[in-house]
Amino acid sequence: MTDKPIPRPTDAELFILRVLWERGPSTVREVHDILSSTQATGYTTVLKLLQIMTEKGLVVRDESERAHVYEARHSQQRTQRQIVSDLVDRAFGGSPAQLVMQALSGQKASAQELNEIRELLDQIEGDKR
Amino acid sequence: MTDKPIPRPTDAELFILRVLWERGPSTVREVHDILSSTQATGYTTVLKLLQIMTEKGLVVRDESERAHVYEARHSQQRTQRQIVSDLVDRAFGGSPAQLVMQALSGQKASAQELNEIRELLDQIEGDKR
DNA sequence: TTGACCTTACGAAACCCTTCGTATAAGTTC
DNA sequence: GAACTTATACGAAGGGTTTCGTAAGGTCAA
Repeated sequence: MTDKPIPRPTDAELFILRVLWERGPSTVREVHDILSSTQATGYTTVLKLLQIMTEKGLVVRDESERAHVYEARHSQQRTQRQIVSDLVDRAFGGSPAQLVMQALSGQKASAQELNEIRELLDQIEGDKR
Repeated sequence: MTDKPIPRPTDAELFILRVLWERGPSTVREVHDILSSTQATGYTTVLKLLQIMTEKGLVVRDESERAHVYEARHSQQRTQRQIVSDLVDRAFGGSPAQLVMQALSGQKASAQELNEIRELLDQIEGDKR
């Protein structure tokens, strides 16, 4: 019933999610170690963010050990899809194709990636028929 | 010289930009009339937002008439491209193709749109060769 | 000219995001 | 057990976003 919609992650939250997706379940220290190699981030800042993300339902916390272990609640794919869907609505009038055009023009994508997109197009059109 | 980077528009700002892109240069009243048909938005709220957007450089203001006329500073295309580029960096590890995949899967795009994407792919690969 | 109606400008409230200092408790070592 | 390290919890500051109330002045018709 009370399934609150998961909120769009903020910039800092997305940073942390990316670490969790890559590493899997992690402690605050582990996340902080990785983050602080790129960003100047305080330990308690990461802690606080993870606490807030737990409240929001973005991550799940395992408290069975002294150092709590955090895990992304939703897969990278699902989260990305939600973010994209949100952007399509907010900035592209609901047309995903418009977004795709902007993403492909002006940015570099490898030949292999382009082929994957082509295959995806085939697949979608195949379903349509 | 002093070309400050244009900031990423916020949600409310994007709403207003979409009106300006569609209508062209408009007064506060005109923007508000359109916005208030969908959203419950106060007149002075729109005014204040447009003032802030002017400071940020998101819009340009023509004060020659009593009712100032606001215009989007950058084209819809350029702004969209910037937003997408930003998202690719923040959520897709710099791979536009990853974003494209998410945008195309799970969302509906018309056959015609898919064809346009195909043509764009051809064009990109043509350049590569 | 006065009043109704419009405009912009200003400021403040409410809320969220991000950051971090400090307190407190739990293990570790000698 | 005392000193040290390491963990979580809490609260608050600083900044940005969004909202709107109110003030102040222009325009126009009766």
